[in-house]
Amino acid sequence: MSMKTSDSQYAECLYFTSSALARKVEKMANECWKQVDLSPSHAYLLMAVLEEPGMQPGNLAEQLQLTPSTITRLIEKLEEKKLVIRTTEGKLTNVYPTPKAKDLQPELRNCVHEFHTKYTSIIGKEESIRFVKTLTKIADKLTD
Amino acid sequence: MSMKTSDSQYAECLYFTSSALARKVEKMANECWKQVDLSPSHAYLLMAVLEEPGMQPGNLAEQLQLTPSTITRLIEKLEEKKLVIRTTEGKLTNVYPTPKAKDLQPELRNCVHEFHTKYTSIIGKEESIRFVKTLTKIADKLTD
DNA sequence: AAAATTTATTTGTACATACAAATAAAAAGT
DNA sequence: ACTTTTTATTTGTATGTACAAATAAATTTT
Repeated sequence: MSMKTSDSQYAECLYFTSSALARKVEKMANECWKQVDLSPSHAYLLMAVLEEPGMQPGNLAEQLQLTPSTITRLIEKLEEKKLVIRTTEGKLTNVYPTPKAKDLQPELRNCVHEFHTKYTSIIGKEESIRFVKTLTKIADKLTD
Repeated sequence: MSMKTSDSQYAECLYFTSSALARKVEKMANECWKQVDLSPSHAYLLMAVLEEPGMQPGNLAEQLQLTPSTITRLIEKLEEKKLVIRTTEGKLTNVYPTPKAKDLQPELRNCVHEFHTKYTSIIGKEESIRFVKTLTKIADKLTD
């Protein structure tokens, strides 16, 4: 049913291959984080806030490599779910995890682990490490 | 200003790195195809139809590794721009390029070339080839 | 001190993508 | 021949993301 990326006429184009891979990985990640009813992005934002309570949107944008506006949107949703609260003073905003978020932390860690195990078992232990390193290196080169 | 992927706390996670890369590549591709006022996806779909007039949505979905519903949406937009026409008979649909699309073909090829040149100059000739091959290989492994 | 610039965040809007359900036609089974 | 199942496509709806503009506060310049 589902076609291999290598069978496509566009298998040698970076746009095509990187987005095809990202979609596959995202789909896999979605399944893992479904059990906590969060998208991977929301989950990673939440984990960042749990590790550094009070973190500001700007820093979150850098950490997660997303635009500030996207961060605002992600926070809004987490706020609706009562997982974070925002306090604004002056032009700065701080984002804090709620007790509910803290309760969720073990489960979040479990999702990370599950996801990691899943792709490692498919790609291979050594190769996944190498691959992720390569991805990071190339992404860095593309940083303007 | 813009942070490197390797500086993120999540630089060792496949979800994070693959989506960060895809976003950067997509941004770069967007710039290239702006001159023909198309997103990369629309452009690739159009090129596929130009190379094989009458191609059906199902095959396009496979080639481009997108879902059928996404293909329908992309076609709708290209139809609005008078770049393709759809003819439906029975349960099958054929997508054909218009003369306007054919006129655009050289420019499209130019975009592909420009994009390719751009990322090759950043990543390096040999390394981009190797990298795209790796991406394809891993994407294939992730195919369910 | 007042004005101009820079910085941090949010809002309005648009877009690519997907899932689930709806159509509708073709193929297979009886 | 009629019913069931499968296949192809589209529609309704939702989501993550980004850009450009709007706020608004802090900093710098004059």
